[in-house]
Amino acid sequence: MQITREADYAIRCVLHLSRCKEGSATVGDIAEAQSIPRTFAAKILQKLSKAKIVKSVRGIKGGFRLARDPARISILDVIEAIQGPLNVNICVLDRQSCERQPTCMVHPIWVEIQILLKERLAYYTFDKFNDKKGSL
Amino acid sequence: MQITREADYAIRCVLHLSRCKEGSATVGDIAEAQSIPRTFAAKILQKLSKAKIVKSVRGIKGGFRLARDPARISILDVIEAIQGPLNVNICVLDRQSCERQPTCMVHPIWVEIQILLKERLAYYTFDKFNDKKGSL
DNA sequence: CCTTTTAGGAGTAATTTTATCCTATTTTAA
DNA sequence: TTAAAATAGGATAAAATTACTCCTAAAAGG
Ligand code: SF4
Ligand code: SF4
Repeated sequence: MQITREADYAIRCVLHLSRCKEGSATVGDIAEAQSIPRTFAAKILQKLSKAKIVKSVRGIKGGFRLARDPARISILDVIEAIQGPLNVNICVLDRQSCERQPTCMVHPIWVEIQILLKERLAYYTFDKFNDKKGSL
Repeated sequence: MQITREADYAIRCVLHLSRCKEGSATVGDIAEAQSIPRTFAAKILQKLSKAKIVKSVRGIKGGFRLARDPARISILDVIEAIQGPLNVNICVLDRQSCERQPTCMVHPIWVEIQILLKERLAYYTFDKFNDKKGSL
């Protein structure tokens, strides 16, 4: 029931890119500014790139930038890009994973909680961090 | 971001005890009826016993029964008895676990989500499963 | 072509999850 | 009193996941 370090790091990466002046940054910049192990940050940015959340530019003067407007990237998007689809219990996404699901009285509760959680995580988009005075 | 099998099993155990006619059952009964590995169920019931959610009776004719009214046992109680306090991100319960917390703009979101989640899980108490026609 | 930078796959150590096993200890019924 | 039935608790272990690192290739600019 806890978010992974990898997903937390990914959120930091996107937050960094959404707030940096130039609009783009290298792995090294991001990793250092956000206290993420460099090689791990590189892997995370690759995943975000595959999920079309960031875009990469190779070669000298390259780096990463957001693939779309911060207002159209949510915390949920980033988490699911890293961890795969959110699933608060095995039976929510794949009903066949539990033989007891058809008669289980707890199952609907997990479905409800998952919807609640996803709604809330989707509400927080990265434009909501821009006009505050906090640091990176 | 997923509940463990152990916690899911624990919920099944409490649900079983809250619904069984005699008011008490042995590890064997519970394990078989709820499709839980027998020795694992025993361990889980020990944890629930330590958390004062169930009470044990030793010796022949022994077994487990709920330690209090089902209306006073929530899904959250059971989960926390098994997994320890709910913590959606490392920084929520222990702020010092992340050096970035004092200036982090994401931190408050996790705090909010944790409250939301705990409220919902605490809402579902085991009396709410009793008047439905579903199986165990 | 040389440097800087990302791409991608393989590999690995640590931790957590998901259990099992064995040896008490308690209780009761024969 | 003794055997059977039940929980208590500690040790152990396989499997999966997490949290990374390493290495080589490929692209881009000067
Ligand atoms: S027992 Fe119910 S809640 Fe648990 S995994 Fe199966 S269907 Fe889901
Ligand atoms: S970076 Fe922010 S959200 Fe992530 S662990 Fe640290 S304080 Fe919490």
